[in-house]
Amino acid sequence: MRSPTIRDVAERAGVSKSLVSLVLRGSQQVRPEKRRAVLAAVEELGYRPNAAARSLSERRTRTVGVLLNDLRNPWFVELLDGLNSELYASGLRTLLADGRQGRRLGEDLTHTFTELRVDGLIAVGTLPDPAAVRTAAAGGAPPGAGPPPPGRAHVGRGGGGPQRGARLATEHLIGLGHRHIAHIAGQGVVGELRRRGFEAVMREHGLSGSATVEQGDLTEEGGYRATVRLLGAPHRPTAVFAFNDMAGVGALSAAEELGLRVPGDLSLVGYDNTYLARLRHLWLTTVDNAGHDIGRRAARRLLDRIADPARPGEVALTAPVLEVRGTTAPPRPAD
Amino acid sequence: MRSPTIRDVAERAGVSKSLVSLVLRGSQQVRPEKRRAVLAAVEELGYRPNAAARSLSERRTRTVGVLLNDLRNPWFVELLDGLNSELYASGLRTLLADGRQGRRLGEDLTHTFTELRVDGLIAVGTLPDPAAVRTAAAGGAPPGAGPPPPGRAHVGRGGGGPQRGARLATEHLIGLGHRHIAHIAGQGVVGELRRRGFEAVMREHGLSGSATVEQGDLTEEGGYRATVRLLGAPHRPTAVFAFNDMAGVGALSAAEELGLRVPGDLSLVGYDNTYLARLRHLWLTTVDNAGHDIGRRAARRLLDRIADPARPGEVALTAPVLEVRGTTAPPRPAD
DNA sequence: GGACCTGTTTGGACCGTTCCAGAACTCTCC
DNA sequence: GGAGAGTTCTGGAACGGTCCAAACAGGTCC
Repeated sequence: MRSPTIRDVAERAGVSKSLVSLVLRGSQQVRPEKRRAVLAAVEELGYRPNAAARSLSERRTRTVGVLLNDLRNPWFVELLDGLNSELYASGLRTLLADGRQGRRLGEDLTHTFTELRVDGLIAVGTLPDPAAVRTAAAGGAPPGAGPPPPGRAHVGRGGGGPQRGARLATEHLIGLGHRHIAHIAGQGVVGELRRRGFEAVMREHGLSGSATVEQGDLTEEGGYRATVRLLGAPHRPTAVFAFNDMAGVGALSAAEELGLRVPGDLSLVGYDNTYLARLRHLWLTTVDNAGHDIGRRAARRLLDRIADPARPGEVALTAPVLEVRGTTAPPRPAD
Repeated sequence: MRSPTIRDVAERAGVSKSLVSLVLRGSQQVRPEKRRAVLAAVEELGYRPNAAARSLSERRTRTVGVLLNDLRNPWFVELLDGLNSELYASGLRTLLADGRQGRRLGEDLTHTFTELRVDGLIAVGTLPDPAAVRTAAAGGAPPGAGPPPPGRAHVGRGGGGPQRGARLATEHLIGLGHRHIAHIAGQGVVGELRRRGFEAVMREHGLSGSATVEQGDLTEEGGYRATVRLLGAPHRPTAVFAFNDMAGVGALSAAEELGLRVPGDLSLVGYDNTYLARLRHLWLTTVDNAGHDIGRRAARRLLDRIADPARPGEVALTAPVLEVRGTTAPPRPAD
């Protein structure tokens, strides 16, 4: 049994399919009486427009693709939330793809997006293959094959002002009196920026010599391992600034396992102010870079570019804020 | 600049559009020489098929909609993972909608799905409006307007065997010697089942009198509040079985705040074995109901029904397993 | 040489919309 | 009563694919 089409509705209402189309798109110039007839027919038949047919004809899909790095990271979910609220308000739907997962499956998600002809593309976080994203943003054509079609935009995780946040965290620790501070670094561009922010502040305070950087990844496990290495070293730090909350929680566990009290023996700062950090039982001092807000801004920027493709891809920065909770304190005087 | 169509490719390769279509769909009866010509043209033009046009003509979208309750719940994400891996292997793409969010936005997500003509629908968790889902599953037509079109299937969170898991948890606590046990209940059908499982076991052990049920929700906050109420009551329980890990963590925080040691003064069991429970710093005893696995099964069942719509909507149960960690112990002898 | 295969290739209809040019009404005004 | 100006309404051409029946090209066989 086929589902009803616009023609079925037209027939039932005794009008032409064009009129039905007009009614459905809310045109003002149709007589109320006919409008009612059409709407009644729609109701009776349980008609629902076919999105594929519509976007084929309209040459746009009212859909934007969101390429996410890892749905397990609460910060991304929060950003997604902000993104959605703004996009939905403009009648766009959101198509989600988990890059991490796509990679595992060997799928090229950007291909999927170009086949779907999404009206826009939002890439959040550091992605495995930025070049592929740019290609997709250029309309799926190989680089140089033409100007990017309207409305595609590549939005980096940007806006967080990663360096700024890293500075805040580091200055907080130094302000508490810590001298020997370690940083658990993340991967990708953002990881790089945050690390540089950390190092810059340490240098400015003449503490380069006692700044340690340990490579982690973005997971709890990575943070745990990195911290075990840090605390096992001869001259152990009194404070750790982790790339994100997940890593921060890993660090917390490592410290606890080694018999160190937090924040008594070791201060700890995370990043992102995810609900993890807010769990009363963890109560992690962290940097809040307002995921929801960033999502909203990114969406707005994309909308602007869809409206006016010529618009430059500006980068709006939000100011991160330090959220001081229970995992930071002055170092032991004995230290 | 329009993106190239199949006709552009045909022209460039010097063949008809039908031949291009054949090549792209991997037909065997095309001379290798022509195939090469077509593929070369595809490459040169950077051609990508248009999903909308394809699904309009094929009358299917190779897309299944997933209606999720809350992306912030790690268990759902895990399930999604399993779902995706199985669906992708069958060439289906997944369209995600966060029901919680949709509700907030006033959007009826099932409408979106019917407009998109998804080939299947997976509803996970307890949803705000089950009736709407069923309507969508019936092809968007109002109930009774016709037989459901092929391939729509409503898959409940099912498969978890919620009662079974609740039994495991409760029996574990009783086995440790606890008598006065409380349950923090969740909403919806699953919450109901889990609560009943808990109550049944308590009754079987003649402990109905000392079984307390406190309503929570599925969040940390809800678990926290419920626990504060429980522990503030005159005859406080020595063990708490929470509806899920999030609530469990809330309970943990509440206990700590009231000066109770876990598991010394209070034992605690969660549900779902999410990464939260696995965080070394929380190390929550919990019931594992294998989200990834359930996702895979649900996907497989949906695939079966797409292949053979007549197939009955069987419910496959997976056996939950208790994961004993650090939050459960025998009660204080003094108790 | 024609009938009859088999393996390739093709034109045209169709999927369900939107869009557009123009037809068909309805008023107003002289 | 007809010209002119709005309003409403309509048919047909897109949109970019798939599908199918029929055309075509070579062989093979009598």
